[in-house]
Amino acid sequence: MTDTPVARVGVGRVTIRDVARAAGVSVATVSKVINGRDGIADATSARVLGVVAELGYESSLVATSMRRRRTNVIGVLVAEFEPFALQLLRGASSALQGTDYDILAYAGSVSAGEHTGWERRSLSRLGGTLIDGAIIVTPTVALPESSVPTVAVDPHTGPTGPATVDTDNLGGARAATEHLISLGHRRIGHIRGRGDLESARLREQGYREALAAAGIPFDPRLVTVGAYRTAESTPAATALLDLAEPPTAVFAANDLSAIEAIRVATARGLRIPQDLSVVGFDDIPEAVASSPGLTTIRQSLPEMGAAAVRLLLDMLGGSQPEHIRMPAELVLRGSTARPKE
Amino acid sequence: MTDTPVARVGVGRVTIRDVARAAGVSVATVSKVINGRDGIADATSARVLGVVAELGYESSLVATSMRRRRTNVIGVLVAEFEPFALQLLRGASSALQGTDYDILAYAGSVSAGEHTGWERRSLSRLGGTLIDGAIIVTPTVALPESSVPTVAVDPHTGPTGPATVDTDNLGGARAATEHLISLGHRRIGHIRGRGDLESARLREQGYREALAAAGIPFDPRLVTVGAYRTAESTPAATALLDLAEPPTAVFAANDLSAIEAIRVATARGLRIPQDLSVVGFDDIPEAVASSPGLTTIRQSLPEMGAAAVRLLLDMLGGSQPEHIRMPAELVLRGSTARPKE
DNA sequence: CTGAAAGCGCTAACAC
DNA sequence: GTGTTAGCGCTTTCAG
Repeated sequence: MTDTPVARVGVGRVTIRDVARAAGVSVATVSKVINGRDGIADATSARVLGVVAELGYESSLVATSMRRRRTNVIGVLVAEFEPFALQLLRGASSALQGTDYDILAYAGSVSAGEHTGWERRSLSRLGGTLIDGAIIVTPTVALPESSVPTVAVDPHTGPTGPATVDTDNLGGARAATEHLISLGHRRIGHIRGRGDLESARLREQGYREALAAAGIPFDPRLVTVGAYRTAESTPAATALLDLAEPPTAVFAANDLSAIEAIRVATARGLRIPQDLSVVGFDDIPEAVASSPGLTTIRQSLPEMGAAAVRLLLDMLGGSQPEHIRMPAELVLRGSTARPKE
Repeated sequence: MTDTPVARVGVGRVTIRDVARAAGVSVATVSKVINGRDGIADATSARVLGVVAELGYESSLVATSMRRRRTNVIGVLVAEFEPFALQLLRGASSALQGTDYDILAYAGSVSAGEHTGWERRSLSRLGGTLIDGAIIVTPTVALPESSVPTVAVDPHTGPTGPATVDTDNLGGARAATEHLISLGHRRIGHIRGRGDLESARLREQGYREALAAAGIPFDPRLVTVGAYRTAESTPAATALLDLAEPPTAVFAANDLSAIEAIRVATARGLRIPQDLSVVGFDDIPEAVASSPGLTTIRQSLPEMGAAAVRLLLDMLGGSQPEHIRMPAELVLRGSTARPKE
């Protein structure tokens, strides 16, 4: 304290060695003080703490996690930060309040550009070191035997193997399609989700089942792929509307696709819902903001995120993996109506 | 390949040593192959790559970043994952598409519970090791001399020192209050933002200036603190409505507070906007979903996030820090009307 | 072309 | 009570 510290903040990080030097003790002693290990003289402890405060030292998460087993951070691994993942994140974050875990979210395929395999990559890169447990959002692949407890949200595999939280995709899709049918639509298009995802398969299956139950023949030309993303949904919606006999209603596999379909249709001069009815899936915040408001299938994303956190926390505490299925229900807003003719 | 690998996936991470052993080469060689360093025989390289694929090896982000200078990861540091931060994150994430950076978001005060100082803590814990640059959302404190380039969004300090992206808080708040005044309100409450934030101060100042310009005396009882959070806004709104002479309109410092004020008022049997007009600030997706839709001041959060990323990328490329100010504009929805009497 | 050795910042045994 | 040592997984000189 009287000794002017040699290393001042400014350039580079303040490391534990800077603290040790300034306090005139060994690195190990500083470590013990910081981590509250006992067997340190009060005077020493006070002095070290003083230097820590003065230098503004914080231990590096990276270095700490290399050495320790636990980091007390749980990771949410996503492909990119789109609304679906963000809502989940929100629920996960609030479920973690009051626990002693911090939360970190990692978007693994932003730079990679590739869609496939990011889950394994992210899990390998972060698991076992940076994070104590992981929540993976919409994995494409079966989860690898992972070094850390993992729960998958909306998984490819369906509820087998590792812990999962998913939605009643089949029932929701059926409800969406039945709603359209009950309005009187017979020519109903479907903008499919991402090819490799189980949820996309189930939502299409629900669509088909509802059609079949109503005695409406399935027409493959009425199904295009939006891959759950806005960019891919533009051509998907365009293709549907370009059909010689275009659909009077569209069930989109998620809200992002549905909102894009509305945009495309509106740009072509179609009125929603008079000329085209659109139903989405998810009920993201943007759904109610679209105009007209989007009729959709609600899955409570924050609740799913919170459920995933609770599951993970249990597993971290030694419990067995479980499977949780959340309900999906129709929310009526303004984007659906009876067909014109 | 003919040699049966000893260590199989399963338990623990696959490390570079497992790969080295299975491929019959040294750890150093594996590292070179993975990082594309030259001076490796094609045959060796191919063999190593084969083992890597077979074992599903990915280098640990943590270990790599300890040794290397760059990680190609940029960090978004937030207090918690609430809607404001999430929207920013969304913009940041999409602005990063196509670059070779990945993005990681860290919520630093989830476990800490403490509100203050998380920025410095997070920055110290991640900067210099895990991330190449940081975007900090709403810092309480002046940024420390940081080891990595940093841009602050909605900073305490206002546009001085480090790079910042902020909103025209003063102008927006004035516009919100003027709107209420132009409707005929004279008794206008304000739910203030978090005490230590510059944005909260500026929004209150805008409120006061608008009042003064209209010749309406400032009444301190009409200002309560919601701290930008739902939980704190409940008592703040309640206190306002409990006043002997309650306000006929409220300008809340952010949408979360405004929405909570609407909830509290509605629960008391007040009708919005007939009995109470409410204006928010931010225009988060939830604003349009509230009923009635929330009249608010829009700041485009995704655009701010994207601007922050561009700034940071420039700085990583050697540019000087800059200050960007985004516009804030009034969005009329259903939560405001003329006062009754 | 390949491997041995050092070291990033930190913690955990084990000495002193 | 405190310091020394080893080592987490990886990259990087520098020898061979």
